[in-house]
Amino acid sequence: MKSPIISLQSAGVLGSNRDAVRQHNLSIILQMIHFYGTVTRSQLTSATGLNRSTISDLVSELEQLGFAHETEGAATSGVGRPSLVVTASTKVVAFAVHPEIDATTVGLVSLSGKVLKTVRVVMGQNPTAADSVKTAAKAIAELRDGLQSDQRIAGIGVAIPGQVRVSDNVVRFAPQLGWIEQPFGSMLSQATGLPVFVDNDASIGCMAERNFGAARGLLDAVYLFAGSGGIGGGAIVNGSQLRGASGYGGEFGHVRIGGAADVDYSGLSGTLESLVRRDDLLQVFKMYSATDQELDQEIRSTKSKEAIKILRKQVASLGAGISTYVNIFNPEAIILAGFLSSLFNFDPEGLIESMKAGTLKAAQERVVIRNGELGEETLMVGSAELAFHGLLENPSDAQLVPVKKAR
Amino acid sequence: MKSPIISLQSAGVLGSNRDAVRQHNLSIILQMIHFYGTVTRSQLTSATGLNRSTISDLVSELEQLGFAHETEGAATSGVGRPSLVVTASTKVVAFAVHPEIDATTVGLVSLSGKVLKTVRVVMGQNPTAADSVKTAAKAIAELRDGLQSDQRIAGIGVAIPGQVRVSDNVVRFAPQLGWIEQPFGSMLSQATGLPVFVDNDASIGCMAERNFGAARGLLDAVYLFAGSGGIGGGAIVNGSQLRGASGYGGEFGHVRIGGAADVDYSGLSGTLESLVRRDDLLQVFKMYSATDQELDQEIRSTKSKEAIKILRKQVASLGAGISTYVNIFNPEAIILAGFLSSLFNFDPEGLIESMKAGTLKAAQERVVIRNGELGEETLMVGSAELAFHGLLENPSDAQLVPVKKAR
DNA sequence: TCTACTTGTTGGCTAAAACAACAAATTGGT
DNA sequence: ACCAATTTGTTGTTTTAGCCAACAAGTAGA
Repeated sequence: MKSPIISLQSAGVLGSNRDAVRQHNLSIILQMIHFYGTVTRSQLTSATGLNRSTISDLVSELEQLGFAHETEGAATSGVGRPSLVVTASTKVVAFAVHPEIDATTVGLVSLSGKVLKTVRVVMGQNPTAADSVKTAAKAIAELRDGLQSDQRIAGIGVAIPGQVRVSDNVVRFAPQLGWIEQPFGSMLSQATGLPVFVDNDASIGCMAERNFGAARGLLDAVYLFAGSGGIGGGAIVNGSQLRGASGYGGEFGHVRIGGAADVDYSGLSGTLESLVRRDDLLQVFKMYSATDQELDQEIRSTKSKEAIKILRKQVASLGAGISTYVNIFNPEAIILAGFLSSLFNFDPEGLIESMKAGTLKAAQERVVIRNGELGEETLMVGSAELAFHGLLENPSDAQLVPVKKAR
Repeated sequence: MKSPIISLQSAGVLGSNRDAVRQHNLSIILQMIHFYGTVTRSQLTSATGLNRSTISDLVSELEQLGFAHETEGAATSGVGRPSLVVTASTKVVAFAVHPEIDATTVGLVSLSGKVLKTVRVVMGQNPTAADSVKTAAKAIAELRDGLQSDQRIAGIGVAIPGQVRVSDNVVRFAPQLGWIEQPFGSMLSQATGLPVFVDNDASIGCMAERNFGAARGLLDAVYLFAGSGGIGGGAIVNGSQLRGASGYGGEFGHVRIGGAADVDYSGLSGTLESLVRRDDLLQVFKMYSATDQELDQEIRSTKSKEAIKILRKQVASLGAGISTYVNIFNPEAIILAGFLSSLFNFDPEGLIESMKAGTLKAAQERVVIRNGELGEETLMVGSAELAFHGLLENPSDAQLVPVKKAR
């Protein structure tokens, strides 16, 4: 049931006039090119239902706009004249920024969703928002210098471990970084002259897995992500990302699932984040800090009874949390990322059992628990999606910035 | 971020051809007429952004299809030629069915969303699905006899207190009724010769409040409903109803919010449904059964310390449950219905406080707790919406059934 | 080499929305 | 009572995005 909201005050956007049709068709085709990187023209015709000649016209418009190329590809599959292959232009890129407690990562991503470069700048402890903006802007400037002069930039996407007001790109509260009410978006936009789009890291991860990863094409999915800063999540409902009225939706780490003993990063008790703690695992393994890979290795190989006990407890808690989200969303899949994947790998049956114990029979029938597929590239790919979004929605009016500033 | 799911297998539905535009425009206009009952043509032009002449054309097509009337209404507001008033046709109706433990309610609803008639047939305890179908079919036949011969029927919407597989209208599990795996939809369709659409009662309530009640026009809202059969809910995410992969989404009553002492109707512990129990209130008031109005009266006027203690406890639990949904959905409003409204009225500040204690600061800023507006009509209006849905989506191809069967 | 099949291209066609000009109906001022 | 200003409905024409049909181009298989 996807009825659009009908409001008598909505000034002229509900009706489809002819321009809107053209825009929609261009958008759909560019999105297919974007999500799949490479599509044949015959695939475009059958998927959209539009006429061959219309597709021809639309693709050549996208080519003229500089978003796609057509080549006589080798995608020969069966009899008949081979279809032309359409690929995303390499001339359109976006930057991705991910501030963390000890480093800021900056990436360069192409319109085909490929991560071209990644720069990780290690910083002193507890960087302020200004520090992070400065570091990111410098890295972006360097990457920008390395671009060809005919390339164009869609913008910068930023993944923040914390709550973000999406409407004006303000970081409301990022407990791990210690940031409160930081207008990160406008700061970085000022420093770079590029449009900036900020969002919560877990929401971005969810979007990345939906567009390019383990949740690709799903209409209903839940994503749970755990980094060093706690647990976040995202959900796809009816094919669209859960955002909420102000963009704070999907705070799955802060939902109460159990007793009230432990307290999470935000001062709430009995939450998923307080029961499934990365730090507790590091402690039992006597590690001070570790990458997800190192931690995963330890989890896979441990024989320590104490560690196993803690792991089992965390698996049970994670299962209880998942059951909550299964009851609420009735998703097709639960996607796990960060060290939650390691917990799943450690005891998949245990996790599934614990999930099933808390879910209604009907809802648990179809659901699948799965690990994310994008790994370290998740946030780079997802952040870039924020920057590409406007372009994908309305290709003919897209505002791209040239590599070299006009003098 | 509402990107449509792009799939290479999706056989020809993504592209907008000219027919689709026409269909979309007709649909939008009919929806506005439906949701508001009465709209002026100038409102239609400004809201859709379409040209005056286009609106004129579209409205006259809807008139020819028998879904709307145009009258020289008295909606004179300011200078200029007064605009024509468009109203929903009274010739198009739908039936609504609501089976309960002790009665089955059948309603007749017009395309303007007005409940024209309601029949409540009291039944013996524990009716089977077949009993309920028989009762409903008889009541529908009688109502059908009372219709004018030029009226047309969109179908029957059914609200079930339990989990429903929407794809084939099967009741999976309705604990209160004791129904398991009942193909209610096909049974009722067979008995009446009308198309039948079955869904969960709380989802239907949510839709009703969104389309005609306290959540009208909201893009993000959560609905919580408590009847004699437990607690259910629904959510509007990004303007579309949360349904889930199979239609079991929104089982908010079965989400764990607290300790593990109590057990709900579905055997899960510590859930909202197990902590906020209508039966507990009836017991403390020494009532065996009561309507929501009678219970509300008792709650408003009680001086019993024991009752107040239980009420406060339930308010606190409800607040905790609400906080879970605020963290997850970041809604603009929480809509309460059934005896949850009474709890809210009993101690609004307490409920808000308890909600705030469990929510992240950012998410709790804009949220409002509000009572549903539709009262007893909620399920009648909402069920009829199910039947009207196809008609609203595609007015020109709508399949309506005449009142008198063809011979 | 021929047939079957699929895809690309081209020029003309169509239908639905936009446009423009005018008529109709109201308010308010003189 | 009349006229200007304003808004809306109506009508005939124009525009344009997608469709259609015919043909050319290219592949696989016999």
